[in-house]
Amino acid sequence: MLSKSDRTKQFIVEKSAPIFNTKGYAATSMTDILKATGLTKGGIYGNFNSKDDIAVEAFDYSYTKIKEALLYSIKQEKTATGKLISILEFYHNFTITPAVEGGCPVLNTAIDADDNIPFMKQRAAQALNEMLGSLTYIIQKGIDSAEFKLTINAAHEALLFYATIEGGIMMSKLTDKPDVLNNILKNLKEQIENRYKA
Amino acid sequence: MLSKSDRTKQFIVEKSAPIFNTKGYAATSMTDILKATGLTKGGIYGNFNSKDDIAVEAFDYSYTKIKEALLYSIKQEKTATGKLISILEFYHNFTITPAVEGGCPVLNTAIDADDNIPFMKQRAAQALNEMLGSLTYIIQKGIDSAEFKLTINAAHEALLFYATIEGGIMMSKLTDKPDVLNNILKNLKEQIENRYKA
DNA sequence: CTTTTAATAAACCGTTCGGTCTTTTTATAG
DNA sequence: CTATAAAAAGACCGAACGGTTTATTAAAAG
Repeated sequence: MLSKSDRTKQFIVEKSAPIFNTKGYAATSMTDILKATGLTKGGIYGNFNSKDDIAVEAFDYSYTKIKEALLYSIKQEKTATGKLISILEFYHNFTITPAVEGGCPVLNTAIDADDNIPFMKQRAAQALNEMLGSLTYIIQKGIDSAEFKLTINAAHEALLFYATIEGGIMMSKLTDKPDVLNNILKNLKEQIENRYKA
Repeated sequence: MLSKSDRTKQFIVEKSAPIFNTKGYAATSMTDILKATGLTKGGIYGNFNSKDDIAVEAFDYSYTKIKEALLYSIKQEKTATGKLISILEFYHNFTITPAVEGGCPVLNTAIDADDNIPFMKQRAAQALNEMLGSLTYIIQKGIDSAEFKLTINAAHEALLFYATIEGGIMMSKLTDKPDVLNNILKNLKEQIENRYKA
């Protein structure tokens, strides 16, 4: 069984993760976290050394949540095409009902931490590499099994695929138009058919 | 001739724009701006009412700078293909030598202001619409002149095009790999040849 | 050159920031 | 049930925050 402090730590992370993911590191104050948790300074700093530590664990929490939801979707499908389409479906209406409040933590943290907060940037970069690795793996499997053309480059297509989705999320949120992302996803699906398939 | 205060205003905007674009709104302090300009509180608040006002004008400045550089590149070319490729070339190595310090202000402000700073979000959204409008216009011209297929949708392709570039910038900066973006740009160029061209 | 007005310097304001420390409360082990 | 240790409360800290105000300086008009 988890100790009291382990449960409190988990609780703090769960409550603060959406705040960090929505407002960003600098704009999230300890007071925000106190309000969200109902705890006081003692309760927070008894379990974490600093705001930085909470931010890091909050990112890991948000990212893991997205990752696991994605992996679940992917595992339902057997073919590379099916897996890629399940990813596109995962992001359908993502700006309305994101898997994590505030949207994609990789995108958010990338921009937020990029030039200022190295320890956060490093986490986000690691997460991105993981995502790209998985995507590349799926596409390469598709190539190896003759489902996709031999001429496509798995790693390059993974980059393109993920960049397009993340750019779409940004644009869709900014314009408050869910269909901006949905259109992009639809177009990506067509590209799987037209450019990937053998 | 510009008055002293007009010149000072311009000077403050020029010096603070890179800071806002790099660190974001919340992480940029008035002290940062004092240091960058060499001015004191009086010099700043004699010309601006608030940090917010500076942030708005700083965004406009950064965005206009990018826009004008892009428009210049585009105008050198006559064909739709040429114009699109000139955009891709504009973003080549963008993470190393961005037209504006800190990278794309639309992307940065979108993520930074999205959930928190409505007056900044509105500016970024307006800028994005302008960009998408120009892109759509170029592609539509390509369709109308039979340079591109009749079957492609100009607005949809503009969304896809810009989303991919912006996503690529984010990923490239995050991984510190300029080639991540360059690979994506190369792939987009191939798509102009293979998917757009009649 | 003088006067008037505009612009900047710099001290100052209340508030909020992240973080600490002591006290009190609550689990947990015996 | 009691002793002990862990956890949380809340007063407190100096520093930094955005912003104001008054005094001084510099520019512009006469």
